[in-house]
Amino acid sequence: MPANAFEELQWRGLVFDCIEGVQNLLATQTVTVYNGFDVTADSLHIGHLVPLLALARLQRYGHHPIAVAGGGTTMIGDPSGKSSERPLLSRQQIEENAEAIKGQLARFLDFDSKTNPARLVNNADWLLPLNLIDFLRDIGKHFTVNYMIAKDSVRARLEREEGISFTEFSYMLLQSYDFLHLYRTYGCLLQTGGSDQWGNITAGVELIRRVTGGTAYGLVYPLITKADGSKFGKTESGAVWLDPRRTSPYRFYQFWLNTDDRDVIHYLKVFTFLTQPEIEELQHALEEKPEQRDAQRTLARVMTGMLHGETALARAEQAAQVLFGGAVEGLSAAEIEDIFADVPSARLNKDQFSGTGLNIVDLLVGSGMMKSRGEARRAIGEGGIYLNNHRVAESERLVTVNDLLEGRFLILRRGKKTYFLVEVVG
RNA sequence: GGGCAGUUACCCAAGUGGCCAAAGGGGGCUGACUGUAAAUCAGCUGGCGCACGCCUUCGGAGGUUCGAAUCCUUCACUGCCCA
Repeated sequence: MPANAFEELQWRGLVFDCIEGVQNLLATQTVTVYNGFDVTADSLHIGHLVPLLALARLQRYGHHPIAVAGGGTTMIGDPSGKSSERPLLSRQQIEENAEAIKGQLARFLDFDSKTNPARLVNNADWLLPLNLIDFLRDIGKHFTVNYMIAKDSVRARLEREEGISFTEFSYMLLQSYDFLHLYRTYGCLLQTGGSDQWGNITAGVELIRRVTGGTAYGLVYPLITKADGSKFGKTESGAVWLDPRRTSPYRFYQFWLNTDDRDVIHYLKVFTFLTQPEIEELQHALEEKPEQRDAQRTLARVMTGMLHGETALARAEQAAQVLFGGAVEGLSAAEIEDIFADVPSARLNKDQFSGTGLNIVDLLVGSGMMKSRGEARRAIGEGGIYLNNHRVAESERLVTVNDLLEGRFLILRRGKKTYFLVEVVG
């Protein structure tokens, strides 16, 4: 184990940039550190795991973490990293999101520690009561517009057609105020965040210096990249969420399992608590026998277990084994239900399959797996549709009761990986 | 308040009266190869019947015309300049 938190973050490739003195700070004293999380949705996604897990890492080295749910700042909207203005969320929506996200944040931090328990706060508590005139006098006066428009997040938007609203322009003042508030209330000395937060963090450091004369620090994590240049954390069906209702444990497991060879070691460092020797071993395995995908398998296993628990992990692994082993036909009804618990599904009435049966195209559309008949027909033409793991050759294929597995299931598949279960009832 | 420019499919972006369901690029999907990888190659990418057909779409509404994404009016929004 590295000697201190800074070294820990460093070997994991998590230090993108930091303010002079952070290394010494983390090595020589225990500090209170905070990281803010937007509450623009009712769940965090895997991108948020980088700063969240880093907070947990810092806690393991004795530092005091504060996770801040941005119930106040999300009312305004952070322009950082955004190329266009965001619509405002309703107050009620934000409150609901904040509650949901607080629950997720809490799962990764230790609140029972005797020495350095984590704290979880919502910046709505101190931002909402602010009075405009006081704020402009007490906080606004410390910033020049010149300083503010020099920030990347603002400048990028000034150069664009759409521009930036005064609302979002003001955002950095609020986040700066957060830092000042936490500095005063908890003696918080360090703010962390993604690299796009650098401007907001340094603004806070600046505010603390001007208002209190004190020194605060910032550290930012790199943006997680993918070797093929596409955006990390996205799949066909959108972001990979922590909430199992949005991203099932099965999909979550599959997401990590599908990691590119070139990225997997990096992800093990960033997203898991595996030690340096453990990761090095996996790196050797990757070089020797890439087709075994030990590194990917470990990553998927550790991540799914950490987030969704052992039971969900076991189920995801079993499902993967069966679905990609191809042995669908010998399964019992109970096994099918279990394996497909996380896979999208639909129920259809049995009548439709009696007699000559139901056309495959109607089945694909009727079940909700495909949006339109044209799309379904096209997919079949491309050879991309499978019924019970057998490729469907022509779009006139009729599906009858004889096709039902265990008398009530149909397993549809699109391409190699996208499964859909139809349960026939009645 | 005035002037100018703009609003095209998931995104960017061509198209300035019929040959436009709409070029091109990106993204996405599928297939081949493979390791449920990468790279590469190929096909597909508005809806309905699928065959040459029909329907809906080019910011909203209305109009001109045999015929409009393309012209006119008006409204909305965005940007730039002026006040």
